[in-house]
Amino acid sequence: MRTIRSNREIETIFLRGRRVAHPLVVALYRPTAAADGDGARVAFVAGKKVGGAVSRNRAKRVLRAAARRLGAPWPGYDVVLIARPLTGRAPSADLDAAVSSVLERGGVI
RNA sequence: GGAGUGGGCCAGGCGGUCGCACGCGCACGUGUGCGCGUGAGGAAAGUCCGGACUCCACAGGGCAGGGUGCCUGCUAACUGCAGGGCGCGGCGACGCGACGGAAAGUGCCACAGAAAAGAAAACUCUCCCGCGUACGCGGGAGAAAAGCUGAAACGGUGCGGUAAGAGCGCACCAGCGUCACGGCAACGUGGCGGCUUGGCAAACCCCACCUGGAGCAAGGGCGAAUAGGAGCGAUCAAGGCCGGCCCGGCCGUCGCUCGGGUUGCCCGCGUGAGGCCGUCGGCGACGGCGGUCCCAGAUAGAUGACCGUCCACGACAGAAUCCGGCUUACCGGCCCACUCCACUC
Repeated sequence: MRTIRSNREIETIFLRGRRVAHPLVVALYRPTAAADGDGARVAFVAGKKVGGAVSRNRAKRVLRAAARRLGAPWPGYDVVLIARPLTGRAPSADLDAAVSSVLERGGVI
């Protein structure tokens, strides 16, 4: 799956994107530029609140696995998935439900 | 068998499905597909020391500032390690210690206590004189032992000595100085001497030794560049300005040279003070020699997710330039050596 590689682009999504929250995950999304046909990308973010380096790595991996199961990247959107403190310890079924819930509410899928 | 000391090692295993990063090979549509291989730690952590490396600065020396502080080694180097010495703790194996100087100077030593540092004063003790029946009172002289306090009281114990006492004298012990012997040394052992000096230097300080600064976001390259700038040279042939004209100057034109900043990409970037095995030297840290292996390299940052299964139910925790240490965190398991206690033969 294609990921967003530049810090500046992620900041843009933080500023301009729309936000949908859930206790296990927060999604930020933004429609891709019309000229860019295959622009759909994903990014995974875990802040200091999530924990140390090990916890942050695990949260991002778990999110990445859930996104892959749900068919990421989603056409037409750049999506940033933000981990929360409980993300790394949640059962994968709960996490799948959480991610698809925020994406459906945002209209991404 | 129990209790303990020191050292070393490990950090869930196995199977299946899907997936990530890098390298190699093969395809084609040149960034994708397939296959194979490799892929976090003992602390990767804290960033506390020491180096390598890079850039800047620099004649040499000194001061200031900072660091270190028993001795001898090891090392690229160290605030590290090894061995030794001394002190303290433990029955012991063993552990802990910034462990130079307090007669160079300054300063501090709470509370208590007469006194916390050129030692003087008080209670007190002894003797003499006077008063007084006696207890005692007044004056003079001598003494600092004993008692009280405290973490610490101007050496300790004993004998002699004395009016009572005191290193006043002597013996032993502690400490100081000095000599001899052993040891490379720290230091130890013994002799002699005069009898004596509180503690604190992670208080200022003194002495000895070490010491430029910043850090991989170091530093370098590519590049948007027919942009824009600086210097040198040529030309003034065409043109503009100063001028009536020439010389000259400025602009212009052409050629050459040069540095600067920023998102992006590349290098730096992993063959190294390297790991393992053997052997030799050394008590050891470590070193020499030989063999063998190539063992993460990302850049929003790669090791994961799910299922099954087994068991003692899995701690602390994620490389970011590299290496040597220190310190801190940690569920537990295994191995080796040693100590103490109990029991059996």
